[in-house]
Parts: sequence; structure tokens; C-alpha cells
Amino acid sequence: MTESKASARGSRKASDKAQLTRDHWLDAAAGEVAAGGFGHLRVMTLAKKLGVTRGSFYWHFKDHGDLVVSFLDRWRDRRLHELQYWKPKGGDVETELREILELLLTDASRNIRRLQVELAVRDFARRNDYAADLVTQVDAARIQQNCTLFQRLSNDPQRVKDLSLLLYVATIGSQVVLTGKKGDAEAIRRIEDLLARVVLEQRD
Amino acid sequence: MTESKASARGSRKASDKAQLTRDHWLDAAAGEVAAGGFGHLRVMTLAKKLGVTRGSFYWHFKDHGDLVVSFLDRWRDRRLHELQYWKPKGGDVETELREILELLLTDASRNIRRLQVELAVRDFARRNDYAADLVTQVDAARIQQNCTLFQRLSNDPQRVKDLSLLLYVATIGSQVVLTGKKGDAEAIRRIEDLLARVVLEQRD
DNA sequence: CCCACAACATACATTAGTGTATGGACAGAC
DNA sequence: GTCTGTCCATACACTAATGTATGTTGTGGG
Repeated sequence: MTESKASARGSRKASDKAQLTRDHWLDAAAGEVAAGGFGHLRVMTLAKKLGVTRGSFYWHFKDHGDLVVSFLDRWRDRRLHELQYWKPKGGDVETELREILELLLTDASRNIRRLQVELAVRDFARRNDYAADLVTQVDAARIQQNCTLFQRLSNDPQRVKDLSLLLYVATIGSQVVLTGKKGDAEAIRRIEDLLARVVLEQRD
Repeated sequence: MTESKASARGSRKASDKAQLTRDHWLDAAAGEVAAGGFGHLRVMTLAKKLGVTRGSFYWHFKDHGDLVVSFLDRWRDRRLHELQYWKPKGGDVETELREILELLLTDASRNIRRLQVELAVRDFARRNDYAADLVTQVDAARIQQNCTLFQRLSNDPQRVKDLSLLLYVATIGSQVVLTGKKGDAEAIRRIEDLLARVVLEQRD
């Protein structure tokens, strides 16, 4: 009996006797959200996944809603923070554009889990005001990020905004339509190339 | 007592004593799916909405899964069928391109309900193989539709395919990112205009 | 040594939703 | 008229999930 309990706890990956933190629960939640969206985020499922009972959950979190809000907050923080890591390397504009395109499309499409979570958050935002607010923040920051690049392509501020927005919606659309389909890598690569061409033709 | 029952039934829109059909239920389901996605599609909610009890539902449908499959099938049929209505009017290419762009972006963004359902189906497809299959069918048909237009722009079949795909992912991305946000109509109009410009520059 | 708290287990109450079995009203066929 | 089938109501059983209240264990401080 005691062995079965020990082996149950032992099914956890990292350390056997280490105790859980909020982040452990949030990581497990990320898996569930990626697989089934926020509608399938269950406390019981997470507990089984972590090899504990729900009693642990209600120690770390007030309730199910607390988990959701914490998850969304962490997602927002990470998405905003990762934008800081992209610093223009001072190469020529075309090289930099192709770099950021590869980052936004090819690289992003390889991070299936991260992409699934993003789509789930975006879908959840359609019926949850809190999530909708965070998505708006992240979208705005990313589009702003694109703007700083496109300012080197054009002096027309309106054109800069429009190009940034076009690039962004094309990026999201590619992720929504192509991710997980067969031949998606090839299609994404071609979209990436075509986008670079049409954007570069807009310089003045 | 009988009055209360009658008034309950009378809360339905069209006719008071008309009996329900599968399509009535599917229409009501569309409202729920648009609002909350497939995860919030409840038999009880639909029954209340239609002013009947769940007994009626289980007469028209085998079970909850039957409703979902029927809903998806009808969605696929309608999306494929509506493509037949767009016949090239034989104008010049630029005019026709701007027409189809307006149809795909501005017009589509006005049909909030239809758009919400599409996004819900697309999200559901990430965890449901049957839905994924239908979405793939619809996507392919729409992209193919775009190809017939772009064949008048370029003789390179690969470029035709790429442009069609770019237009499609930009369309979907616009719907995902912009729909429902403030100032979305203006943004969509500008995306539409920019897309027309960059596509026309790709003719040979 | 024990004690106090953090971390988790256990057990129970409650809710929301599905599916099913059966009964009833009502309209048309004959 | 009554019979039959369609369409819906009612009542019940069942499940999954949440939240809460309380019990249990392990561990460092004094």
C-alpha cells in the first residue's frame, strides 16, 4: 500500500521527494491547455499528472479561477519579456527582415506546444474579458516591435504601421491555418519568402 | 398552468405551435458555438433557448455527439456551397481582386456570428479529428478558389499557389486578430488595400 | 524531544450535465 | 371515433468535477 503511494508520487519526472510549487502546477496546466484549451483545464487531471491529489492544488491556489488567472498572467509576462531579447543586430534591412520572418514563422512553427497555448489563449479571449485584455497587450507590443524594424524601410508612418499589421496577421494566420497540417513546413517557408519579397518592395 | 406552458413555448421566435426540426436545433447550436465554442455547447441550454425540454432533443438527435457531427457537416456543406456563388464577372483583374478582397475581409468582418462560428470550428479542429478534416476540406477549396483568380495575374503556377495561400492566411489572421477590437473596421480596410497593392505588384 | 507549520491526503457535500425510460398530447389516416 | 405515430414532458439514475473541512506526514527550530 505504502509502496503504491510512493510509486504514484515517483511517477513525477524531476525529483521524487521535492515538493510542488505554483510553477509546477502552471507548467502542467500548459500541457492541458495546449492539448484541450482552457475548457478542458481540470484540477483533477493536473493532480494525477503531478502524482498528487487535489488537496495539494487547493493549498497552492485559491480555486480553479485562480489557476486560470495565474496562467494568463505568466503567459503575458513571458510573451512581453521575450520581446526584449530581440535586439536589432545592425545588419542591413533585408537580412534583418528575413531573420525576424524566420523567427516569427519557421521557428515559431517548430514550438508546437507554445503555439498551441497561444492559440488556446487567443480562443479563450473570445469569451473572457481578462484574457482578451492580455492578448490585446501582447498583440500591440508585437506589432510595435515590427514597427521599429519597418521604420528603416519607409518614412511614411502609416505605411510602417500597415506593413507591421500585415506581417502580424499573416503570421497569426499561418499559425492558425498551417500548423500541424502535412507539408506545413514547406508552405510556411514559401509564405516567409513571399512575405519578405512583397515587404521589401514597399520600401521608399 | 397550461398558459405558462404555452407562453414558454411561445417564447420561440417564428411560430408558436410549429414543431421543431433538426435545423432549429442546429441554428440554436450555432448561437451557443459562436458565443462559447464547442466546449460550451449544452443540450439543456439549447432546450431552454427553444422553449422545450431535453426530451425533444433526444427525439431529433441520438446524443450530444450526434448534434456536434450534424453541426459540423452542415457547416462544411454551407461553406463549400457558398463558394459556387462567386462567379468571375469578367471585369479586369484589379477590379475583381478588390471585389474578392472586400468579400473576404470587410464583408466577412461584418458577419460576426458567422465569423465566430468559423473560429470556434477551427479551434475545435485542434482537438477533434473529424472537425480537422472538414476544416482542411474547406481551406483547400477556398485556396483553390483564390487560385483561379490569381491565374490571371501570373503564369507561374507556384507563384499563383503562394499568392493564394498568402491571401488566405492574411484573411484568417485578420479575422483572428482584429475582429471585435476597437478600430477593427478601419484596420481591416487598410489591410485590404495593402494586400491588393502587394498582390498586384506580383503580376508578370 | 517535540512542536509548529508547510504540504499533501481523505472524505464529504454539492452542482451541472448527460442519457434513458416512460408517459401524454395531438394531428391525420381510415 | 379510435388508432397510430410523431413530438415533447417528466422523472430518474449516473457521472464528473468542484470546493471544503479535516486528518496526516515530514521536517527544521528551539
